[in-house]
Amino acid sequence: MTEKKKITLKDIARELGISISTASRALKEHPDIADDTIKTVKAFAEKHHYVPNILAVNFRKSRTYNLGLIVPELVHHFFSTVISGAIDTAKKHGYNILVSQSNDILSDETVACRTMLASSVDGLLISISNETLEAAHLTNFIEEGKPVVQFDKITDHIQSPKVIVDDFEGAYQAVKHLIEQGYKKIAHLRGRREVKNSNERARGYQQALIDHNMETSENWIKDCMAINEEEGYNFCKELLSGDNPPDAIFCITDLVAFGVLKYLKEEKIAVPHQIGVIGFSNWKLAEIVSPGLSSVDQHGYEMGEIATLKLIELIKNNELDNQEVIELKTNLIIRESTANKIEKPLTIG
Amino acid sequence: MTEKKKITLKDIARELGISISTASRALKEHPDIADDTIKTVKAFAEKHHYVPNILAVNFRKSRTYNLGLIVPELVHHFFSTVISGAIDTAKKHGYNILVSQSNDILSDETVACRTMLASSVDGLLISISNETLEAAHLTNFIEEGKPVVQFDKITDHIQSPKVIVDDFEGAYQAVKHLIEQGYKKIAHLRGRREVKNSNERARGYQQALIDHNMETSENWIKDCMAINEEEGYNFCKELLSGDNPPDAIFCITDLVAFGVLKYLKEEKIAVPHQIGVIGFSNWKLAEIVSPGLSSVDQHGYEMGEIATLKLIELIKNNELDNQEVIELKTNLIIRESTANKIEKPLTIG
DNA sequence: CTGTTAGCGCCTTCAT
DNA sequence: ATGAAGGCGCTAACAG
Repeated sequence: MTEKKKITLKDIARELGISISTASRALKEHPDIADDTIKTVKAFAEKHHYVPNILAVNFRKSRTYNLGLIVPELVHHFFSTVISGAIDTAKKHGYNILVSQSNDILSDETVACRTMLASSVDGLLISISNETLEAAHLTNFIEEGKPVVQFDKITDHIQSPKVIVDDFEGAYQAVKHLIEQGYKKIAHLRGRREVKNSNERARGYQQALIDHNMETSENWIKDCMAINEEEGYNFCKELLSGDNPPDAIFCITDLVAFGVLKYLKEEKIAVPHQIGVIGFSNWKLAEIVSPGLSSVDQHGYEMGEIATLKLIELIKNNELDNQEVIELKTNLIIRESTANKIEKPLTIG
Repeated sequence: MTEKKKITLKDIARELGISISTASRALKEHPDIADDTIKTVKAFAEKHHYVPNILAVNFRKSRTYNLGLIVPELVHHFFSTVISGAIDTAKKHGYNILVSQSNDILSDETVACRTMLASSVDGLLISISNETLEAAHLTNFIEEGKPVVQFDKITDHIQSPKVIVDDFEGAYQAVKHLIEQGYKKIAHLRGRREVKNSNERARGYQQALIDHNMETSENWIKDCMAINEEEGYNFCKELLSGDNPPDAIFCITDLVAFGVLKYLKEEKIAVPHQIGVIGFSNWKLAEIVSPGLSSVDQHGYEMGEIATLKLIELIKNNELDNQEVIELKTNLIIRESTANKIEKPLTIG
């Protein structure tokens, strides 16, 4: 192995018979330095592949150009999409992204935060876990002068900018769409009561029903805890075996909706003709399954972009008390699973 | 904002009337230091929330405890699973993971490598892009004394350990399974000719056919380029409209298989009774779709774990010439899409 | 057992 | 226009 020994400013200075500070300044084209000197130094640096020792620079400037990013789950279409947007944006601005996951466990999240802080990221992007009810581990960042930007799953226990999706409106539109398609008895498989997004979506669901004078029933609302396919499957079964069963189901997320679709398929209950189904998040597979699942797109990539831009801005301005809330609009994606229940089947979505 | 000013070794030394080096040594319980001193220093440090300045430590030791990780695509079930394993493992060993994506574009990959190198990761985990045919950007790492570990999509142009899946064997088992289920004319939607994994899978496909004296046909092999659902859809159509159409299709990856399933569903061709379909990678949705898609599991999480462990080991031992190949066995996951074609239909399809 | 010293590579006053 | 010097915080070799 030919390990190139890295050349330093000192080497340049020695070889060129100038001082280290001149070399340093020449490389950054400091106005005080003579053009000739600049040219010479730059040429020499180029020739010998001089690269500033980033560790020294970081040390000197106390910053790393690394941003921390914590999500509940990495293997998750929405979050990986956000991460993708964050990484691409960070790269454009000369930052790296350090990724970690909380597995929706508070202690894991706390550890991740500690690690991030210890490895000295310049700021933090976080979507909190379901268990996160207070935010001491987050205020730690602020106290160290490192800005935090929250996205999607947020808490109000910490002052920070927040990038979220208008969950209320997204849910409202989804349910309104079901109503317009002629569904009369709309159920909701909702998320946890402690999670803001879930509550907002449930609120949107309820408001849409009220605004359109639709029948409502407590029996049509089921609380998902694990938010997975199985729950969708089981709750669907439960809903349909009760008396006065619903004829449409709005699910907290696509994964739950897939479970619903699975049950319906097994029972040979026609979608969308007997029952309409709509999800939330617009997972990739929503367009792959048959029937295509209608869903509410959350613009994950843009969320990652915007949150990252915001964080970089805060870092540059050394802002720590920003509380701006950036709310992205959702986008209703209509596919077969909610096609007008009266009409004949559509071909596609 | 109450920005705590960070306390340093110097502060401890001054306050306690000892030297900086004693303070430093006491904190690491150096055997030379008196127990009393250690106790005093530790207590003081604790009380004042002393945290070593990681930037200074890194600078001093020329290492960051950060590992670079580059994949073609982040929003991809297999890769995000690998990343998940890598992150969890890294965390256990005190390392962070810096994630980047190449979008399967060589220039992006090169830039990502440069950035990683510039931000001074201690080592690199990489799954190369489809375009990567030589590896100058990778040997840069080795030249700087930073080990590289390749996984899944690899090149032999660089000496490094490689963690791969036995693509040949996985494909062989998949096709053997189809044969055992009674399928007679097995087609293969293969991947690109430049990509090693694709070739291995195609080789496994062919060998299985030969070993079992099965009919073969060049017309049953189609080259996917984009490796997406659409290609699956279109090639399936093409295969079935030719004369002597196949009665089973082995797909380079699940996504392509989903396209195949979509076409078959649209055409009301029964799966698995008229046609058997098997994928590769065992995406989450393989178990969600109906009929469930048989697939070959690649153990992504384990791959991430193992590659990361290997990299950490190389870093610790300062090994740069390791060429070990760690080959994981795949796991055939049988679902409805390949159920015996002779038996009566399952519940769904 | 503890202190002194030197230095990692870079940046930045301050002086000339 | 350039150089000298100090220091960021920590570690480690060398003295006592």
